[in-house]
Amino acid sequence: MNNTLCPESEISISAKKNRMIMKELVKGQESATQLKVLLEKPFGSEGSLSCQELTANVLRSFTQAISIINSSSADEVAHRSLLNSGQNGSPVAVSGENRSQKGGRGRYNRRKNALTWTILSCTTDDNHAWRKYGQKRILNSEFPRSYFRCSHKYDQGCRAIKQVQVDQENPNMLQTTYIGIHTCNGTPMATHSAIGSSSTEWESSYLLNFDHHDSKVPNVQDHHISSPNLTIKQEFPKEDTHSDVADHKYSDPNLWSDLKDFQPFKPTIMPFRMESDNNNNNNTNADNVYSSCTDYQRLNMNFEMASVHFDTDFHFDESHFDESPLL
DNA sequence: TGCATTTGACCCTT
DNA sequence: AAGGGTCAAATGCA
Repeated sequence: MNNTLCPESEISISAKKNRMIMKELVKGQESATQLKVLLEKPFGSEGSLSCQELTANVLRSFTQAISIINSSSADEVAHRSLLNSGQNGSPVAVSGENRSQKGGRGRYNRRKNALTWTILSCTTDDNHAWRKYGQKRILNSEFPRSYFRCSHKYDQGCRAIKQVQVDQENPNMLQTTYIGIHTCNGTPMATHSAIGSSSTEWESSYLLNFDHHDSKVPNVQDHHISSPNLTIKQEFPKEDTHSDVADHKYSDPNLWSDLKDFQPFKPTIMPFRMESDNNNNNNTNADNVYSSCTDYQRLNMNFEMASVHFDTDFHFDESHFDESPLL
């Protein structure tokens, strides 16, 4: 056998991460339960956390779990890359490595195996500093797509990027696709202080899709996995409350015009489904039941479903990743 | 003056 | 070949 890359340590790492994910999901479920109780009995619950705090906890748990999943998948991709490179002792050519050296301009550096996930949000804000490096008009799309890289690309070598585009179906919303995970300091989890202080921004985004394996940007309709996503302001620190619109100086005046008057909305939580369920079309009954629930029941269901999935189907084992075509 | 954004060119992927 | 992603010079702003 060729698999000599310390399988035992890999298993223990995966198991550890699995436990971390479970822990986060359970925490989130507990917070959602408390939230439900709080909303059913708004009086006489002195001493318990506020709705906002509980909701923030729920969102934080989702975000933490997603973050752990990301890092696990990244580890796996890196591991597989190592395995692939070991065939004859020489590294596998990196995309673009042996291609034109002509100045390097426009060189396509996008990582094919980079983790991607998309959120729909009212704001572009998150807890990272981004720098815009491009904007393109996209075919059949009314709105241009903006390209951002992590501000710490050069000082810390962080390779995270994101693409922001106004949602075609709902111009009040922004579709943000994150590609790659931050390796710089100052992750959202590292600075929780903003969570309690800003109660509207995190309310306004939720995860549309999460992709372990390739960098395809999912369609808006593909709500296979949905959950709230934490967003914290830091991106363009401005004092003006309209900074989201005015201070970004996007060249297309239509891009942000509708965002000036956006109303915070209560996120609709969609069922959490793992990718393995994508082809399952027998969800009609479950979906009907689900759609009749309150948002808070849905939230709880999400955590329960996520917990079950992680407990039974998703152990970060080899087989899960072997199903994916990795280069 | 230094940093961020804009924008057209270049190059990669499909 | 078309569309999309990235680069870097030009430009704007504090």
